[in-house]
Amino acid sequence: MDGGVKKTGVTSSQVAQRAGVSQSAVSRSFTPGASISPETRAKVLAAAKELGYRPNAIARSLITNRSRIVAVVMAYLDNLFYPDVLEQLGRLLAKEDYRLLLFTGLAGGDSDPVFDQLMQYRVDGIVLASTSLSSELSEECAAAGIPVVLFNRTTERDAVSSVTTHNREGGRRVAEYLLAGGHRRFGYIAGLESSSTNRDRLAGYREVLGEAGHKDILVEVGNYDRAGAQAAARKLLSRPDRPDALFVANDHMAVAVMDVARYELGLSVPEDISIVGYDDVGPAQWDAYGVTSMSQPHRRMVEATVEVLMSQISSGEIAAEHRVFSGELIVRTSARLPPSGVVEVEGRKVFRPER
Amino acid sequence: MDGGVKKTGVTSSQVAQRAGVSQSAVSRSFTPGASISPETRAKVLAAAKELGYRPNAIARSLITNRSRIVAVVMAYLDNLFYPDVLEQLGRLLAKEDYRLLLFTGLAGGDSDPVFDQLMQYRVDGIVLASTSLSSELSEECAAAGIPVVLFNRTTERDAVSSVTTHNREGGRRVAEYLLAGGHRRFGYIAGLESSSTNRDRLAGYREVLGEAGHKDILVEVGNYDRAGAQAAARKLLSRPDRPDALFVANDHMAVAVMDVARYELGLSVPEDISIVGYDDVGPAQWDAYGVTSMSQPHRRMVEATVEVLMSQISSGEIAAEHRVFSGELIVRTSARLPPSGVVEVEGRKVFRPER
DNA sequence: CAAGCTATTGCATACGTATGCAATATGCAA
DNA sequence: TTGCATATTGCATACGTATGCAATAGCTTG
Repeated sequence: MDGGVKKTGVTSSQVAQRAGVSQSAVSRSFTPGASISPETRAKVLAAAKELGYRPNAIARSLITNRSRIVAVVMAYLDNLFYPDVLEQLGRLLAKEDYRLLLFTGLAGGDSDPVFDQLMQYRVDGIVLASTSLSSELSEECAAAGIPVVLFNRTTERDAVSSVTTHNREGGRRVAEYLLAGGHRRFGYIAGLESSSTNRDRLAGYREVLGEAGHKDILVEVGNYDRAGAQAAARKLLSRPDRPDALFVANDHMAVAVMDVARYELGLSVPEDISIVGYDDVGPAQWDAYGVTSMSQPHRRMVEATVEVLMSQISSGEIAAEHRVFSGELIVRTSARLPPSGVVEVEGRKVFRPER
Repeated sequence: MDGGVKKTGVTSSQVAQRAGVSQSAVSRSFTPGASISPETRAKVLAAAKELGYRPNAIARSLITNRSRIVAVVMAYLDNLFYPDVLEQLGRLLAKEDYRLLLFTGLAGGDSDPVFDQLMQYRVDGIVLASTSLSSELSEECAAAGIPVVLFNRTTERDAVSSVTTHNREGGRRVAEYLLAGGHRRFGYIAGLESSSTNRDRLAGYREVLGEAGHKDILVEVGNYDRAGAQAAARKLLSRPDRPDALFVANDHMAVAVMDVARYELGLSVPEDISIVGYDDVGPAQWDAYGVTSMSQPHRRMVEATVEVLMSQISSGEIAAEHRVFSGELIVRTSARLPPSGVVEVEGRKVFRPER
């Protein structure tokens, strides 16, 4: 056992003694903007360095009533969209000097234990990017006076802040694209039926198709899950009246669907069937898939999330704020090209129909 | 600065008053195994429920000197292997009643700020699954008396606990497979050259190939990064003496390499070139890629990680412990099949050469 | 030179909980 | 009945920090 420092944390009082000042002086030396002379501060910092002192954030939280911790609830991470979001959340929160307490891999539906944790650790804010338990949890937290931001989803009553994209518009755009491509039979593979995101995308899709006289859309549910999406795809694509245009509620499912179409059913994409996804996330961009997809500007969405959170934390106001972004329909190879409307913007092909 | 609204914050004293008991009694009611009569406890719990009381974990940490928080450092999440690990870590830690403080998306190389955070929050344990800053960080933490587990990597001196697989063995197995498949020219796309994982895999690969008389292996560095891997692949695969067998240090890079081979260079896999990856992670298993890959049993690796951590936390002993697991070479379609040695185990084809 | 002001410092206390210790209540045996 | 062991309970304090308040030092202004 060489001189390894034991679990005995160095305290501000020890530093104070060493530096020949009061504990208050030590505290003030580590508090930006506090009243402390440069000389005293220098003495304190020197002593602190010698002893390896770091302020105890736990004790600090107790007195300031601020933990500088933001909780992020993200039920599953197998859709790369979420790890992407998580990584940038970590980056931006760190920049604001906040820590990220992650709740993931939780047993479905059971929101109470999570809520307990959040309350017990007195987190300063919460990002809910998970799916099922959002509505219950968000109401509880908002009621407890903790700022909450729903990421990529909303609740019925707009009582809780949210950051989303125009999902209904997105659904409409996809329909327009597929119509322009001359497709005839339309299908949809849903995410979680209960999720706002899914409902809005489908609603927009239905609207435009309905206006064009296509009322009978084949719908199967994939639950935002790879296996679920594949099961849905098998059902939908083995029908005699198989659709020639398929909108899949997100890219994570879209690539799964493409695998089924190509390798299980021997279909060609997009010759036999056009597939459009949502999110414009990692694998969708890979050459093996090349998914035509509605993008969600997740960088800006995360920025907005942190902005809203920080503003609510510092103001104490938790009036609900809703930030809604717009995406683009990124054109790749998984769906037949329409004769017009595809333009090149910043090196990417996007669909912008002339009205 | 911030005229914030005070949070509710029900305290144990308030509950005590309501229940007509002392604060101590409240505390004991929430401490398993404490000395408290069933009647008193019932009264307390009733009062607590009425007031919506939850013990303040911050205050509790201050006195118990245990935060029940484990820090996880994971620099990047775009390789799905890590989100998978993260999700299960979250699950298992929750089961042990620990919280997960995530450090991700950090600016490269700069380990000091992270270390500061860890110390300030008095985390009870640390999982380092990140890459570059592991060695420096781990030494510092171990020196500070905090249990550390390196996940999927080790350091030079074995002073810090680790959970890994037999990477050298894995590299050997890959070489055996490719040799058995009758390949002639061998290449390797490296991860981070400094990482132990990468070095060991390459070493094993080299050993076996060397024994078979193949000394000149073409190596390019991909840095565990998609873009890097693709650049490396372009270099390696446009050479006139292009290899017909390529070992890529992980699946995340392997699928990127396959995209380059197929869609940029027009090569057929495995007819023109065989590709073998490592990890057996998500996309590698998808039909569009079907990567033949050395698996890492990440479920069991995460279990072991949590076990080691819990044991070190509860015992106070931080003697380094090294858990090493074995994987299988999962046979799919990205590499030519050898005439023998491929057997079916639990529904999966694996390579087990007869010796 | 005096008076007044500002900058700096230390003292004392508070944050919400856990826990050693002493005090009390309860139960049992004699 | 008494005495003793045990189960509960409350009191007081400690954890490590931040901060209002009063005291002091240093400086400016007249």
